[in-house]
Parts: sequence; C-alpha cells; structure tokens
Amino acid sequence: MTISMNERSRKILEAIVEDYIASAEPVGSKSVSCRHQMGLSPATVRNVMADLEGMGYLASPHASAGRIPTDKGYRFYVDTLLQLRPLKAEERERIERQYASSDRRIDEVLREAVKSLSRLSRYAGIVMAPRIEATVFRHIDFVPLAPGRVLVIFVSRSGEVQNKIIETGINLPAATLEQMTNYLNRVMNGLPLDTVREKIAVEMAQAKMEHDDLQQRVLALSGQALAGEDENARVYIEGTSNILDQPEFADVERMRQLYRVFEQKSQLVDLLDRSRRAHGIQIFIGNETSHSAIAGCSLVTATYETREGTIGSLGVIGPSRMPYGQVIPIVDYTARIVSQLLEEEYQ
Amino acid sequence: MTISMNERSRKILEAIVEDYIASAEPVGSKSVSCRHQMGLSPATVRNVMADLEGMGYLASPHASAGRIPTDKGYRFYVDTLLQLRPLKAEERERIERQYASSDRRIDEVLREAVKSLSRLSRYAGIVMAPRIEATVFRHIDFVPLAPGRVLVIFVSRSGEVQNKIIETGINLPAATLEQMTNYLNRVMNGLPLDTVREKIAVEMAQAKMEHDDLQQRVLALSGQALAGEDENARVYIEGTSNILDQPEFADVERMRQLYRVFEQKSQLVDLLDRSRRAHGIQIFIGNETSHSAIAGCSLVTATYETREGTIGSLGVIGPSRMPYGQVIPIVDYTARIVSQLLEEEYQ
DNA sequence: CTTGGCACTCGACCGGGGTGAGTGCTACGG
DNA sequence: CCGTAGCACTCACCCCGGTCGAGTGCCAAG
Repeated sequence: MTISMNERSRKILEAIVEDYIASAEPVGSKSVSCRHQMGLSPATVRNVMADLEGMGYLASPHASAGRIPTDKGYRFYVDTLLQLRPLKAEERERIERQYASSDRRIDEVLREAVKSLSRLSRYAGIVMAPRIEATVFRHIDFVPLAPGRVLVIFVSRSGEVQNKIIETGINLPAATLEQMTNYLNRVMNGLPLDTVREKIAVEMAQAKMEHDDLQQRVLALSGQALAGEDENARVYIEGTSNILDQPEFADVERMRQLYRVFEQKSQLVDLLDRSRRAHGIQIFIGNETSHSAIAGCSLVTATYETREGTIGSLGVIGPSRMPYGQVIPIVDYTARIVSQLLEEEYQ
Repeated sequence: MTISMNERSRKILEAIVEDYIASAEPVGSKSVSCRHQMGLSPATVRNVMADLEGMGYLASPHASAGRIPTDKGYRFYVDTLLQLRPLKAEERERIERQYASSDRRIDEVLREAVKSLSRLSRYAGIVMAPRIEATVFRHIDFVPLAPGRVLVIFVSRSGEVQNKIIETGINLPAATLEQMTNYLNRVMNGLPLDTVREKIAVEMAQAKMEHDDLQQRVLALSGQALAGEDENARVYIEGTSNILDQPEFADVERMRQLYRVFEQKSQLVDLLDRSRRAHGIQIFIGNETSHSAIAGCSLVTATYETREGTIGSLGVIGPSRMPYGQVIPIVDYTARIVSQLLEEEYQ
C-alpha cells in the first residue's frame, strides 16, 4: 500500500469522485479504466482503489459494489483536484438580472439572493442577514399607537427597517417623543449601532441625574428598539424541495431529519455564523459540519461584505455529492454581487 | 342497497372513520363489530359497509383489505356525525400564554399563532396576513437614504409597518419631504387605505394642474409605497415537518409534491383567500381543495376579524385522516384569540 | 333482516435460485 | 518491481412460487 498519493492515484480519485457526482452510483474499476482512457487496465485501477480505500478516501457500500468517496475523499478532491468551472457571461448576467427589480433594501436583496442561489445550484439556498450590531444608525421614529403603547421604527443606513411595539406603562406626550426623535436623528446619524447604544446609556444616566423622568423613559424606549432580534429569524432558506429530487434522499427518514434542521434553523445559524467569521469561500463536507442530522450534506458558503468588513454569509446546502466546480463559482459570484449592491447603498 | 342513511349505517360509518383516523389502517368488519360493541355480527356490518361503499362513502384499497373513508365519507362525518371535543381550560390557557411575550404587532401575533397552531395540532399551521387594503392609515414617513433614493415607511393603525425604497430619479429636498409627511399624517390619519389612495390620486391631479412638480412627485411616492405586496409573502407556514411523521407520507413522491406546494404557496393563498371570503370555520377535504397536489390532505381554517370585518384567515393543514374533533376547536379558538388581540389594538 | 358458514381474493411475507457487477488474489511477463 | 490477465468469490438484486391470513362476498338458515 503506497502511503503517498502519486499522480496516478490522484487522477483515479478524481475520476471516481466525478463519476459518482454525475451518476450517484458506486463506481467500479472498469468504468474508470474505460471512460477515462488513461491506458490502465481495470486490474491496475483496482489496486489503486484498494489503496485509496485503505487511506480513507473511498469506501465500499458492500463487497461487490463499486466505491464511493468518503468525506475525506471529497475534501481532498475539493482542496487539491477540483477545477472550478467559471461562470459564463450569460450566467453571470442571469445572476445580476435577478436583482434588477429589487428595491435594494437589504432584506429584498438577500431574498433575491437566496432565490437565485437555489435556482442556479438546484439545491437549497441559504442566506444569513447581518446582525443588527453591524449596522449604522440612520433614522429613528416614534409612532404613538395608543396610550402607553409606542411603535419604534429604526432605520439603518442601508435602508433596513426594524420595528417594535413597546409598552411604556405611562402615556408619553407626543411633543416629548417628537423632540427626542429630532434630537436622536441629529446626534446619532451615521454612528455604528454599538456606539449609539453606549451613547444612549450615557444619556440615560445623565437624564436620571437630572431627574428628567420623561427623557429617561424615551431613551429607554430607543434602547429597547435597538436590541437584537431572534437569530433564527435572520436566516432565509429557499429551494429545499430541490434537494428532494436527489436520489440520496429517497429514504424518508433522512428527509425528515433534514427538514427538521431546515425548520429549526439553529444548526444552520451555527454554520453560517462560523462561515461569517472566516472570510471568503468556505466548504463544509458531511461530518465536518459536526451536525449529524445533516450527514451526507455539504454546505458551500461565502461571506458578503462592505468596506466596513464582513457582515454576513450566504451559500448553498445540498448532498455531499455535489458538483463543487459549478456550485462554488455560483456562490462566490452571488456573494460578490450582494456585497456590491449593499456597498452602493453606503454612499 | 339502501339509499338513505339510517341510524345504524351512520353509527358504522362513524366507527370506521374514527378507527381509521386513529390507526391509519383500513378497518375491517370484524373490528367494527367487536370494538364498538353495538350488538351486530361482522356479517351484518359487512352488508352495511358494502352499502356505504356503494354510496361512495367508503372505498377499499384492494379486495382483501378493510375499508377506508373517501373524501365524501369524511365530509359526511364532519358535517353530521362529528362531535367536537371542546378544549380544556388548560389547553385554552396554553394557547393564550403563547401570545404573552409577543409585542402585539400584527405580524408578531400571527407568527405566534402559526407556531401555536402547528404545535397543538401536530400538523402544519398556516396563517394569511391581512391584505394591506384592509388596513387603516396611521403614519407615513420619508427617509432620504441617498440622492434620488427615498425610504418610505408606512404604519397602519394596528402597528403593521411596511416599507419600500423608491428611486425618485431627482433629488427631493428634505424640507419638501418633511412638509409632506406632516401634511399626510394630519389629513389621512384614521382613513381606510383605499380612501387614502383615492385622496392621493385627487391631490396629485391638483398638483399637476398647479404645476407643483415637487409635490406631485412626493405624492406619487406615497402612492407607490402603499401599493400591495406579493400575496405569497403574506402566508406564514410552520410545522411542516410534523406532517412527515404521518404514515400516509411514507411515500417520497407525495412528500415532494406537498413540499412544492408549501414552498410555492400560491395554492395555499388561494385556499386561505377562499376561506377569508367565507366566515368562521371552513373545512376543505381532499379533492375539495381542487388542487390535486394536496390530494389526501385537508385544511381546517377559520377567519379572524375585527369589528370592521373579516381581515384574514388561519388554520391547519394535515392529512385528511385528521382528528377533526380536536383540530377544529384549536383552530377556532386560535382565531378568536387572534381577533381579540388585534381588536385590542384598535382602541 | 340478521347471522353463521364457507369459498375466494389478494397483498404481505418468506426462501431459493439465477444473474451480474465488481472485487481480491495470484501468477505471469516486461 | 510494476502492470496485466485470469479466475474464483461475494453479495445485492430480481424473479419466482408457495404459504399465510385478513377480509370480503355470497348463500342459506334462523
């Protein structure tokens, strides 16, 4: 058993991975030897395949079937063998066109992105919206709905709107609210959200000292409105039914597991968050996700960013048997376009 | 073959429907005769069952299996045999508690409702948000994001926030926007949305006559912001993976179809919309939905409303083999609670 | 009209033989 | 020492026939 991978074994591994990706059937020595006319007899290929299995790149479902790649096999393929298939101009155009009708509000853009990802990859698209911490203050507004109930609307510089109804207990006079709106909009405009929060805290302390109860309450209101949202709500998924067409999900039990993950979202949040902290393209293969419920699945993700840094991540989830060479450029280009669209907002 | 349904046939039909709902297995004459000690021999039951089959209430999957209810059978059961199992105080309380933490913004309430529906019924919950036409003007706000781009925020009386970014082409001065905000908020407050639209149209005509280009543009802006949204986006679904546990969906192909429907939503919009136009509880059984993709499924829906009329509908979707007696009260009570919560907003 | 009896039907389950793809091993030749 | 050809072996898959049993339909008796 050769320990190292020479050129030949790599070629053969590549052939097997690609055949398996294309056919979803275990691939045998003969088909490798024939289809990829590399001048080797099936017997030779067999020897190599036995080595590859020994090294953990391949596995056989049972004795007389062919071999299928393991997670490690896919990983090696992706890291060292894979050739990206760059997008054709026409495909790039198709991605861009997707956003033509959107109004460039960040959630609109992301919604289009997730649709586009799922449509192009023919798997499920997932997008994680930026955490509100990453935004910049643009505008705040208080709308009294009823005595003791105020709707607080917060707008970030990128046009994202977040709103909350807050029970104030007491009835805040419209004049105070208006005054405060003007003040906050003047002072906070353009500041990153965490700075805004700090400032609000400082001012609250001051208002407290001055026994300005009303002002303190309104400030508290703004603070509450700027609090973070449920993380799970920030994930968009689309095209999950695409995955159902894949032969590996003919088994009902696996489908169930997968759909539970989609519905629950927290595991996806975890992965997308890990991806966000990295930079650029990230690929999780099978058990590398360390979520056994999505065993057999891979995630291809990329980060999108503005000049102020990475703000979120997006990608595609599908079976590990995935044409990475095609999916990666799709994810990559989508992330670029999204970054670009959001960047334009920032001027 | 008796044409009419006498007391005995009804009892037997009831027994069969209920056994089948409980077990998901075709039910035979013997089990009916034994389990529901009605003093009839299996043979007699068989005769009756043959009649019921002849009348279209039952069907046999194959010669030597028992009988299962047809859509018509379920319909008869629901219309004339069904006894509702009223909610226990504890269950009602559980439903109410669900909304305790919500901030009573309409979309929050509906999101809680859909969760609660799916959790209690153990099927998928669906909710359709009111169309924006049904709302009442409360507040509008223009936030200039960049030269030529304005974010328009519209708030309805029930605290629903809708926002749109609009490309204005030219740069509208902040002063004009502010002036217009004040004007609209003063004049339109409390008017139903269609009236607001009319008024805007009238004022636009007037502005045109007076060659007040700026004002005309801002009015156009408001008009655009009040335009309806994508209908499909107004449907919430949750708990779809509950349905996967049902034995009737062991077949992968059916699951696929169903999930396509969930993802596409338009067929659900259609049904919920039909339900909204009716009043109170509505039940669609199997093919009555006239959407063949959800054959074998039933929908139990109810409308929620304020004193100004029905505004939306919500319900549960699951297999036709559904314990209607339990599901109907859940849906009914949820609709009541939602109505009540929204009503409170209106004061 | 009800009931017991009985033959019949038909899917589910089981076991066995045949088939074929694919393997591992071994012996041979460059 | 490496590549190749040959060969026996393995094992999933398919098809077949037989058995089993639940449930029916029908009939004749009460």
